Amino acid sequence: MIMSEHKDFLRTIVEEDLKSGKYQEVHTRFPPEPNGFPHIGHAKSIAINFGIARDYHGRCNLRMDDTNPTTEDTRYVEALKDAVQWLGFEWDNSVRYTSDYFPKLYDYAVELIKMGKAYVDSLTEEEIREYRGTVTEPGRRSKYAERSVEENLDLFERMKKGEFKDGEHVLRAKIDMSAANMKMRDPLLYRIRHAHHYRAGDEWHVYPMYDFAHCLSDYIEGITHSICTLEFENNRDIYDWVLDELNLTPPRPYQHEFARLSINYTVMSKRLLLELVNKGRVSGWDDPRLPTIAGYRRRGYTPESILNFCDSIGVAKANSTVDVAQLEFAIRNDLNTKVPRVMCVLDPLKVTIENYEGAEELDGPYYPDDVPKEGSRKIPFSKEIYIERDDFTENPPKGYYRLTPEQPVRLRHAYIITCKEVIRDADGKITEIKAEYHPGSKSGLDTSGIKVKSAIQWVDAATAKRVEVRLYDRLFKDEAPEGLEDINPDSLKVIKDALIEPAVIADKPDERFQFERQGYFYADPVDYTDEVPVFNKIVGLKDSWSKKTKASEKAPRSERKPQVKKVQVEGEVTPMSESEQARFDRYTGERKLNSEVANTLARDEKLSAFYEEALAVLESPVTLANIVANEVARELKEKQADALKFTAKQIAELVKMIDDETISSKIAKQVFEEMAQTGENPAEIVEAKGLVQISDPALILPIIDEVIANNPDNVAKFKAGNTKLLGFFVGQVLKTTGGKANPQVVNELVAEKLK
RNA sequence: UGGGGUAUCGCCAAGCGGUAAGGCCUCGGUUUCUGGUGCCGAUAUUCGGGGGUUCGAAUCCCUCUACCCCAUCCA
Repeated sequence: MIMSEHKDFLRTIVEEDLKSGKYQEVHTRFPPEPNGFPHIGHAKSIAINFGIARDYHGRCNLRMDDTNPTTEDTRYVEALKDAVQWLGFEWDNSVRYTSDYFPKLYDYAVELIKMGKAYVDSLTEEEIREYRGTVTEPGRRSKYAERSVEENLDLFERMKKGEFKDGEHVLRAKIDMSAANMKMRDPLLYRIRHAHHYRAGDEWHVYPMYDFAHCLSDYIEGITHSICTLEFENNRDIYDWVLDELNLTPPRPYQHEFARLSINYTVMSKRLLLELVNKGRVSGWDDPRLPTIAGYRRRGYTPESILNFCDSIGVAKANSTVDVAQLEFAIRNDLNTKVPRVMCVLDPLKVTIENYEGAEELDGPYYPDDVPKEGSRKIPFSKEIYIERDDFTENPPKGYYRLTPEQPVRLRHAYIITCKEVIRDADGKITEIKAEYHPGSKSGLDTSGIKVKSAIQWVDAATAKRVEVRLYDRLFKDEAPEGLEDINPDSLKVIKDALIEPAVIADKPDERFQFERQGYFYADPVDYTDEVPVFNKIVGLKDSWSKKTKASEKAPRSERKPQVKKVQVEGEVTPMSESEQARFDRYTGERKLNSEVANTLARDEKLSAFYEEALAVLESPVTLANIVANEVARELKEKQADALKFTAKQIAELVKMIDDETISSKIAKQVFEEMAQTGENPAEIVEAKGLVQISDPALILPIIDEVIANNPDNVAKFKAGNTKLLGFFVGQVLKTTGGKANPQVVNELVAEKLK
């Protein structure tokens, strides 16, 4: 079980709900609409939903949210099922379909109508839009909302029977046409659709909307945690409304939202993906450049790598874009310990070894020493071989480790060679290298004493196999692509005549390989044949050499970061009303409050009333103001004044204890929390919990000594100049005294001790 | 513009009043018959800005700013 030390906020919620007994068992669901191919964003959702179920010994359903007959299709449900299975998860029971619940959903709708909470509206689509109002203006209710229950029942039934045309009527919830949340302005529950449903056939003429179907489907399946993406935050109110109004037998599910995944240099939107496929800019839904599950799969990504990636990016509520480098790390990291290393030459340059005659077979282990796997193959070797064109140059840049006229190089698993002559064609292009090998330098038996800077891959000319290699680059040239115009024209490069060592083709030791010094490759599951083997590049190896050379080609990137201090535009502050201004003046004047606290109090009717009430009891304007403006304000943000558990008088009592130093301000916060919860008197709380502060140095000193003795490292750090560690020591002392030590005294004493 | 969200390193992301976790990227060094891997090390005096409360603030309060979502008979 991958249970990282810090769990995400969803797992925190689940744990609390399990602990509190809200649910006996966690039950999640992955509920895609089968209207497109799943992409890596779905993988994140799958990893979250199935992962939580797995981690907390619960269950997870796979449900096709198929309420829109015009967009959905069986081929997508197959792709969805496939994706979940490929990622290694098993759904609870069989696949669920919202369409299976259509009868139940219909009954729930009837119930709502009978309760007078839903009505058939006969406005046109345009009218409905118009009546909805705007974000700043309230909407207005349709006159059809006045229809009787009987009429609504009759109409809805006839809608179901197919008596009306598309768009003639809709069923709406009767909520609030002036709700600030636009989604709550009498949301549509059902619409008429004379369409063939890929699964329900032609039986239905009304189809439920997402907002009605989803919450109830969750409820029907016994889902506990309904996890969806951020854009549904506004829909949560309807989710709760429907389930609450229907008086369902508890327990019921609750919705929680997380940020959807985005990755740079690619797109995740269904619309763009579809456009890419339909316009033939990619070869299909499984094009290896696509961020679809099918695409990654065909490219050669492993399910483990995708899952590890999902795990590494975390779950939060901030919209963010993950660097594709993080995904690439996940696949490299996975494949590094799994796949055999072989040699393949993508851009062959012929090398003739003039002093070598005959042929031999060399042993080559498939895995390097740091990979704990066994296996090896025979590598044929003879006079004529091919090396990578990049691995030879006559004008080596500084730091070049490969073959040059002056610099010998090792042929991996074979011999060291030295360049003797460079052959060119009429255009000056190098066509061949004449070389000599060092007989005593055979791999593993090297007695030559020659030091080389690197070992390069090669293939034997006589036995190498010709293969097709497809190199993929990012599909978009723009980091945050907006459309097809941002496409990278060079995202696919096909090499028809790469050469590979024969064992790869003949023995097929695996389907994924590391082509040494180049990257990870995957035998294409579709186009690979024995006649024309095809390999997809999954990802390149990290390449610090090309990075170095490219960096030096570019301008000497001198500029550190500009480190401009962020300038923030100050917005306009709403001016105070006359009465607020009067209060403000009074507070800063006779009460001697600082302007910030005075401002907070003066601008808030509830706060200032509370403050003045407390002030009538205790003449301690400043401390009182601080508590009210900071602590009480927090409580009053959510609640009405009369919903508070504590009174102004009690706050005054609390402040009195602070003023006479019975308790520290730290303890006062603790006491306040307690008061807000229980409404108990502060004195009683202090009494009951023994919170009176300890200011006597004789009592504090021994504790300080103990803390100092227990943290020699930090004492050293502090003495070395890390003064913020003072807070650490104070914190430790406070912790051992249960917060009761007088922090000011502790501060002084600790500072003294550590001097 | 009303409502709902979100801001912590180049990119993700912990953190819930007491020493700013971790991963990716980057940069050094080291090992290496892969310029891979591994190993070792560096990289936020500061948490969107400004104030306030506190002995002590990324965490509490006030305020400003930026970005995302909502006015489909889509989900």
